[in-house]
Amino acid sequence: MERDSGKIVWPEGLKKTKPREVVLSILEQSKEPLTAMEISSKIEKTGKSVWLSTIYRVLESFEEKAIVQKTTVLDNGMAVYAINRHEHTHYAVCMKCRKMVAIENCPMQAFMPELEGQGFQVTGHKVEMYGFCKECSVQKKE
Amino acid sequence: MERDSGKIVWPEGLKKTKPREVVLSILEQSKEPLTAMEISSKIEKTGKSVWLSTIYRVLESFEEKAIVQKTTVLDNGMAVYAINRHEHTHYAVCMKCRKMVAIENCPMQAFMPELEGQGFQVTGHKVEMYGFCKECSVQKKE
DNA sequence: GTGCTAAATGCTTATGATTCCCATTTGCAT
DNA sequence: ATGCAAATGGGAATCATAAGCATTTAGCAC
Repeated sequence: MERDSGKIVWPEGLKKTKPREVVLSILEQSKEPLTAMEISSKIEKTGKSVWLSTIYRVLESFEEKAIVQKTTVLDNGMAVYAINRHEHTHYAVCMKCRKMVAIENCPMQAFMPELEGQGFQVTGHKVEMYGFCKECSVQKKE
Repeated sequence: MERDSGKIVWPEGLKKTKPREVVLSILEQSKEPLTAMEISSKIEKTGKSVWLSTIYRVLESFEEKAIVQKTTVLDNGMAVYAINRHEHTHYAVCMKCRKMVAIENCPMQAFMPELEGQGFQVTGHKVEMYGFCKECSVQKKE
């Protein structure tokens, strides 16, 4: 059950290097957005080694080319990165286990007209819900 | 044209100290959410002096008592704080001048049923739009 | 394949927001 | 007024992220 028919197209102007390929493959395999450090430890597990500063640089270049999306999670302010699947996904974040659950649709378009009426030109948006996921919400009741 | 009929009620369990009163008054007077450092420099201008570490502590205690709301802005990951006016406000952030424009309504309720159907218990959410405010959007065209 | 050059990486060190620590001070209940 | 828990000043520590620089590598022309 492939989630995406087409592979990510390597963007123009970016050399195809080992660090970049490794980071991309980690992100492609992950269902959830990852922090730079999570990416780093996943790389370590494969026996390879890429320095953190390189990971940050790689992620930055990927973000510029719009093949990954950067988001900052609220309570700790850390940045997470996910492959841009052009599916316009938002997440619900569990306050206990930090799991991120994807939200399917996006009603944000409803906001645009109001803002653009005020002269604000909208170029992007971000939505995050938080609370407790199914598992943690059960635990809480015990 | 008072925005709120009732003053903020001082929360139980918090001593009424000078730093806390100053920070609260700054936040009450501000239409926009402020960073800790912005609060600090506004305090300096009044001739008073409160240390940054104290401001952070004050803000943390206010957040726990739910009289201020903390939000992390996307592109730089800095935290901003605003009085909780219980009006459920979201903001549009200008990418150029950093101004934050309030968004009036919130269509987020539309999301809740979907998530709660999946067993996710929603306790809060955050919405942020980015783009260019009226002034900056004009400048861009020049 | 060889050589070239700009771009990318390894590795280290800096930065900048936020937090922690602890001795001293202050609010407030009795 | 007294006592004590809570709060603050002052500074140093933390932690994610960025910057610096010498070395290596990808990708191109030949």
